Amino acid sequence: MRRVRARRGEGAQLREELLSAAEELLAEAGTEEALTLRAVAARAGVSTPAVYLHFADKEALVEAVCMRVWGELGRLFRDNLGGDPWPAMGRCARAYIRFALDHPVQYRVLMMRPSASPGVPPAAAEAFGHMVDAVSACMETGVVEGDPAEVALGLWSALHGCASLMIAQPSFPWPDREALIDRVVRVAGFGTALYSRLPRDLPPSEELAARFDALGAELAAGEGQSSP
Amino acid sequence: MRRVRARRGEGAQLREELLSAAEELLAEAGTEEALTLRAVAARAGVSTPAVYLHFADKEALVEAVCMRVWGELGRLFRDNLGGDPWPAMGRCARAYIRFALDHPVQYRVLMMRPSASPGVPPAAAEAFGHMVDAVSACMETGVVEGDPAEVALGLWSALHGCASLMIAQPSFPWPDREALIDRVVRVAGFGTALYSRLPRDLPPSEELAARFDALGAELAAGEGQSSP
DNA sequence: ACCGTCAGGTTAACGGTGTCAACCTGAGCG
DNA sequence: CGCTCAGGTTGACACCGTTAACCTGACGGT
Repeated sequence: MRRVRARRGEGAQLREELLSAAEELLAEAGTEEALTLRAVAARAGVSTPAVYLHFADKEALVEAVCMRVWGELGRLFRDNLGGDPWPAMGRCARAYIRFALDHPVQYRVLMMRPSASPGVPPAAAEAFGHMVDAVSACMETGVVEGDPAEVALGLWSALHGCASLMIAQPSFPWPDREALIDRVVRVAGFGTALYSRLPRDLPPSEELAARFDALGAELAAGEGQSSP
Repeated sequence: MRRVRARRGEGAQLREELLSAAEELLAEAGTEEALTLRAVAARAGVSTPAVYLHFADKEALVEAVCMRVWGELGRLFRDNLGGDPWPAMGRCARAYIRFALDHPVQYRVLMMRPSASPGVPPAAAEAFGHMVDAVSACMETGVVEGDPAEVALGLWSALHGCASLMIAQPSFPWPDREALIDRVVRVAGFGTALYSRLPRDLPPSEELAARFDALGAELAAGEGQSSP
């Protein structure tokens, strides 16, 4: 059980082992309460205070775990970019929600924890940058307008809302998971596309409904394969 | 400091005092870590294990606090219902986000905590029911279609995503708060209105952009006062 | 070949937490 | 008056994050 002491100059390798141990604990226990300094150290085969050789406190360890998760999310986005922009954004969005639902504990500590250190961490900025890229690409085709960062934040909000609500309140009357993902992605996309085009003061409800009906009917006439 | 012992048959009044103490602690400290059984008991002028006379464990106390918050949210919805449905839904949505941002700690323990007990708590169901009502009213005017509960869940997801992201990740490049609220509410509304009207397979991006442009131009011609 | 240094840990302890078993106490009844 | 039992209190336990003090053995210098 006891880990063999690292050789000189290789002390930093314990840091990685601690992080891996922490991720394993999270994944296995399914609760962040299982993420104890004592448990992490024990799993790494090391005494508890040894954690403090590489992390200032527990918060620093958790934040390091979060950076790893941000890295995974960023990689996920990068792999889904490319090709026709509108479907690419759809793929990114779907991948995001699926990641969140497949790794609920990691996602929870990532997003639902009061960020102690101020400023956007680099790994998070990179992941967010990829999402901004996806949105920017959509703008070049003309289907979405506005400030890319702002639109990306709005889309992120929608995705995060769906994912985190499903994770935190599983007992709500959720519809089928894939259907909901589909719905959220399309609602966010359509809404964003329309937002910048509509005037600030809208016509009364009946008028509005009629216009939406007209657009729907018109679009139903032509068919294609671009499905965000 | 010491609370006078309750008279016979009025032991339940300590329960309310404990809940109030817990809410005060949460609001004053601004961190859920301040919600300690010892601190709650001390503020209520009572010894720590006295909490166990009314709550099975700490989790039960926290859940009871959540029920109070759900109640406030439900009341907020109820007060904003009525009148023209589309603007009413907008008011509800704005009130929701403002409540979340004005009570970040309470909102965090409400929504970002793994719900221990299974099933939807009654207070939550009531609050959600009000939102379903708002959506249903919008459907009767014809501006939104689909299953009311499902649409309400989608709207809730959007609101929650915006609120919780702003709370949990304040260091992101957020735009002006009111502008963002406005954006999210309208995006969710427009997106939902369009979702059920558009075919599953969409035309290519340029075609899509042209149609959206046309709708925007057409709506810009008429002006009204209905602004969700 | 020896030795001192210091990176890479360990042991022991402290204060704070949730929780439980055991004990107390005094208001209200007969 | 005396009994009872609702409404608490005391004391203790295991576990948590965190710190100070100590150990140890691989390496560079001689």
